[in-house]
Amino acid sequence: MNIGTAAERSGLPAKTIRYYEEIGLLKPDRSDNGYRDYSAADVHKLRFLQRSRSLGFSVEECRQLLSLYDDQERESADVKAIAQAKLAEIDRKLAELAGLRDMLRHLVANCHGDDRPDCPIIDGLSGEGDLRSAAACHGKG
Amino acid sequence: MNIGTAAERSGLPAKTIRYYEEIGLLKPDRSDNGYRDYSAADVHKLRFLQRSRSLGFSVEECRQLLSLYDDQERESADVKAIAQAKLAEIDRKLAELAGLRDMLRHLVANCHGDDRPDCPIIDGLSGEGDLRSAAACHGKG
DNA sequence: CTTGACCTTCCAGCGACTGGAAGCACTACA
DNA sequence: TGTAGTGCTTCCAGTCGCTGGAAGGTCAAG
Repeated sequence: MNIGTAAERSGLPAKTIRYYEEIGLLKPDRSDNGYRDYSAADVHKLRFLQRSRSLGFSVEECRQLLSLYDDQERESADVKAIAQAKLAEIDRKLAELAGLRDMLRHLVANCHGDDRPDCPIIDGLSGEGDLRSAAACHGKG
Repeated sequence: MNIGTAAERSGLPAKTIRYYEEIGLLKPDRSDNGYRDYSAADVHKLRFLQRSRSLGFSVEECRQLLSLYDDQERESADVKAIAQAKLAEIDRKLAELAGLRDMLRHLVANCHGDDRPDCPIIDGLSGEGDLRSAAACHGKG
């Protein structure tokens, strides 16, 4: 399929897809007319790239993760090591995101515009202290 | 406190902290000697910036989120609208991260290096199809 | 056979840092 | 009091990851 279709299906702009090719993340075939020709597997990779980039993984990290797919003949231990390191990082990110979510939920639920000027809600946003103590500033007692 | 201490406590490089000041995310006081002087609240903001940037939020999004803290006199409806929009995005990110984690867990648990060349593990990584069907390629069943 | 959408390459610019130079401020220690 | 060392300052340049735009080739429709 052409790059436009791949872009649509992956959620990435065509510009970005060409850039990913330029830096060696992906090598689509070329049609006789010189157009890039993406396979379903390419689109899978692109979708994966879109997801993991938007979640804060660097292009180099994405390259490593993609290598789990591409380098079928590498040592199983390597694959596991990479995947496990990423797992730990994902778990950390999950915890941080959950913290952010809880704080914002609390903010939505408890703030009515009557905030005092130094409400320590940011304590929660910054991941310090616990949610309930930050909550105290808005519960109006 | 000086920028070095703030850097240490926030997890951000001093360079980045100065850059955040330059683009107006933060305005620390200045000591008589011209050194930047960070308050505990500043460090909270920096920690928050460190977290949310690493989770894939843009600087502009972070600016909005910080405004929940800074613009105490803004309409409560505004605050809620911003927070709720971010909540939806965070929930989406949480779901995607959880998907990524589950796939990698499966990879760690089930791949022994005997993969066939087009194992569709990437289907799961790309967020398409469900985990169990991707799992089938490795379960050797 | 032209219009318009889509593709190509190339080059420039932007967002978000990051590194390094040149120089001032502070602490410590002879 | 001098001086070494560390940390701070500004400024400028470079990098990473895109992103926009120009100039031009390709293709399906009317």
